[in-house]
Amino acid sequence: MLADVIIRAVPSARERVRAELTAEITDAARRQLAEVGAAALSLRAVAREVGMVSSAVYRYFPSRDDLLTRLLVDGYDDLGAAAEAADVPGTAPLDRWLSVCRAVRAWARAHPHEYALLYGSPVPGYQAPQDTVPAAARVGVALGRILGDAARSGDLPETAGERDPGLVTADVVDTLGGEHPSLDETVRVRALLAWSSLFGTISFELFGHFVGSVEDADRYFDRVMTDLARLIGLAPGVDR
Amino acid sequence: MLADVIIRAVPSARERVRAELTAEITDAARRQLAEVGAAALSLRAVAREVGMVSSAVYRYFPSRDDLLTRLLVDGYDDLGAAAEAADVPGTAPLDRWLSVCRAVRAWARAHPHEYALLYGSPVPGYQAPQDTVPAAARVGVALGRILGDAARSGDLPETAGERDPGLVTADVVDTLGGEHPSLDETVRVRALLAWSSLFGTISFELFGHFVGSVEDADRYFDRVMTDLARLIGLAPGVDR
DNA sequence: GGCAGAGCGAGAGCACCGCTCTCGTCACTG
DNA sequence: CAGTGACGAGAGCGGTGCTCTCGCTCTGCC
Repeated sequence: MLADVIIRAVPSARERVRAELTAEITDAARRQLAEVGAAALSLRAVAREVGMVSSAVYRYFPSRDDLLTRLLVDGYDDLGAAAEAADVPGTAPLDRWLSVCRAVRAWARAHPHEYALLYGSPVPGYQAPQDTVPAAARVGVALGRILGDAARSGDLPETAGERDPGLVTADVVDTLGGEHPSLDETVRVRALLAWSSLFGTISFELFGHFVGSVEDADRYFDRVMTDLARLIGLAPGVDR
Repeated sequence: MLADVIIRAVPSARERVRAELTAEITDAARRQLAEVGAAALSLRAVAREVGMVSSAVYRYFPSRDDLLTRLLVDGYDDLGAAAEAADVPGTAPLDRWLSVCRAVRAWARAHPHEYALLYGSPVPGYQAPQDTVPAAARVGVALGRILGDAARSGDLPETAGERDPGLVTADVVDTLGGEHPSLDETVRVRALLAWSSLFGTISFELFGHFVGSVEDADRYFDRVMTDLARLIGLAPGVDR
């Protein structure tokens, strides 16, 4: 009993080397993911890179999909951290919004294969476990914080106060600033719209669907994100 | 010379059976794609299904990727046809818009694996050939036609007439109704935004990113698409 | 009508994949 | 000190995409 506690508190040498090797494997896998993409990620090649035989890797990851899951969670965390780092609380809502959006796009362009793993086609026959959810939500939470802060500081216009229970979840209501006169179902739906449009825009750019349509991707992105910010009231806006 | 013409006009028996076998292979491949997804699509399994040995299939498709390309083009065409069939020219712009958007979503939900092939992660190391472009553009063209018709029939509000050459391509200007007082760069960018948001919304729904956020997917989709229609002026709209 | 050649399917084979099982070794635990 | 459990290596299974060779058959031309 006491020994157990001690063992758990101070990792044994065995546990330490195991953690190191696990990290070495995930690093090699991440490198290979960045090079050849998720579909071509080969557990055998990862094993070769760390100087192991393929079967030895199975001591650390039960399957290739588990290795992919690890990369998935790491990717969500890395992207989420980048988004949070780009946010500067206290500045103008539109600036915060644009800064986070640009950071997400920059991360996606810097890690195209990882982005495709996170937001592209799901791995067939693979169900994302529950522990990926918090990491996956970080970008959305960061964007929601901007909206909530703007509402509390009075930077958002009043709403019609529309209620529509059963449209979005209570979690979304919380994430988007909770109950507030400036936040009703219309705003919440639009915030979700802006959130998915951010990734829709980036996906279209990365996956080549804008080829032949958009000439200046940088300026296009900024304009679209600004329009979305106006749509949810984060910036003084004209029009419809 | 004359013989050549005749041969080309009336397909020989050999050409006919070749066309039939090619169709049989693509049909089997489409079935397998719908079942197991693009990543797990096996050329050998397709061969087994049509009663061939794997090497024989290579007489018809040079590689697995070429088979996937065929399915890609077919998918774009099928989706494009569904979108066009849903459009009823002459009715109100918002109704046309919603009808096409709903048709795209319905097709995506009915063919999730094919949708993932079209709009999910691109196949690694695979570059879509040029002949996929026209098929891929059909949905965008259908949506653009609604906007152009609305502009010509005076259903769109006047614009500030903003010009911004180099932001979107001339093709997009043409597709979105050409030059018209009701169409300026602001509207065109928003139309592209709405287009990519349509697929961003569907992708998020299909790939599970809305789990835990959106409760009633049907109503959410309609509200978002209506907001997008208002954003580009297809419906009388309030707000910012 | 016969013949050369092209198209075709089958089969073997290569290199690779994910994954499983066994076996000898080595370090840590009780 | 003895025992046990984690570990890496290796062989092996069934699968994959793709290539090459071999006969057969059908076709178009002289």
